[in-house]
Amino acid sequence: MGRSPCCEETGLKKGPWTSEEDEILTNYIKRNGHGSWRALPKLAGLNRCGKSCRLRWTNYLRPDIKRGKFSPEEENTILNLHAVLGNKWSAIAGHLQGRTDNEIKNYWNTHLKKRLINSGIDPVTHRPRTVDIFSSLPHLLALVNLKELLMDHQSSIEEHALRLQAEATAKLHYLQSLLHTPTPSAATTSSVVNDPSPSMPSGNNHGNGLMDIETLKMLSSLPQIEPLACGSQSVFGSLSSASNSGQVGEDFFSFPRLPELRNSSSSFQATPSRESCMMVEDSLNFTGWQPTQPPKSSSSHQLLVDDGVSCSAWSEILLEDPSFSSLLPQIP
DNA sequence: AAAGATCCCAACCGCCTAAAC
DNA sequence: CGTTTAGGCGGTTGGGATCTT
Repeated sequence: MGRSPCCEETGLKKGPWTSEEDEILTNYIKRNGHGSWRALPKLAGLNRCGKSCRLRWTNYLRPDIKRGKFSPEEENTILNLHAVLGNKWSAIAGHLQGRTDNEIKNYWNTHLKKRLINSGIDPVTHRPRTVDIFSSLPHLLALVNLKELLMDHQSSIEEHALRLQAEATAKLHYLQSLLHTPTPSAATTSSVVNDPSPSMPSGNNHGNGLMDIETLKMLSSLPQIEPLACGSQSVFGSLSSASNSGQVGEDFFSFPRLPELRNSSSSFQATPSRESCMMVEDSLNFTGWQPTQPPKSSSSHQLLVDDGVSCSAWSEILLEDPSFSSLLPQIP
């Protein structure tokens, strides 16, 4: 049998810590260091298990913990790293000075996750939740036409409406791009997909693999929407700029130091933003790209870093995306 | 003002992994 | 080489705080 839980011993206190307990623990660790967490409670005179002491110290009492509201920069860092690393809270915490994995996890679950969902982004994949977009298509169409209706109205109302219109335009632009874009799986089987002629979307362009025929008719009948002129970094604008042209756009997700990517004529979709990639490359002491040896598959590559754990997580992200793999240099 | 609903986060639980034995 | 142990991690929960009706 495996080990028994350290807190199973009877008589040990559980639940919220008192200020007296905090003081005892803090004073002991400041004098002696924590040493063996299992032995610490007895040595310090605490009626707690070692695990409870460790959690209290690392998540609350540690002097270098930064408390208070997360800054916009910290939020962006979490969002970018989560897009690449997923729920690797300790890894994310490693890039945020003074924040604990527990705090980041709580903040994600209570704030950032909801924010993404409300913005139509899947918090797991960080991709647009296209099913939601399709379901609200009539509403989006109405918003696109809102500008003309508001020409004679007050500027504050107009500004608000224009913001809504911009969002709707971006979403519709993305939907149109789906109509004209081969699927990632198609990109892996056909190396050249730069055909500008419209092609019917296949099922895996969106979440549930189904697109009703009325939606297709509505989208096909729309005039081509001009790309947003505001320079938005939104995922919609980025995705559409790449997929409409069939090439990797300037604003689209790219690995600037990855060989041959910019020469590829394939289009692809990937989760991490360009900023995410740059950040991870930098933070992991990126040294270059190379094919995996021995190769896991003909198109497997890995990031050369000196952080084994993060490298592994990063590699998985790349290997999971067949359209990305197809762009990598082939292993002889 | 009170009751119910919702939010938030500290703490717990159970699992995994690496090291020690 | 198998077992045990300690530490670490991510998921979940309990209950206080806050908001809504």
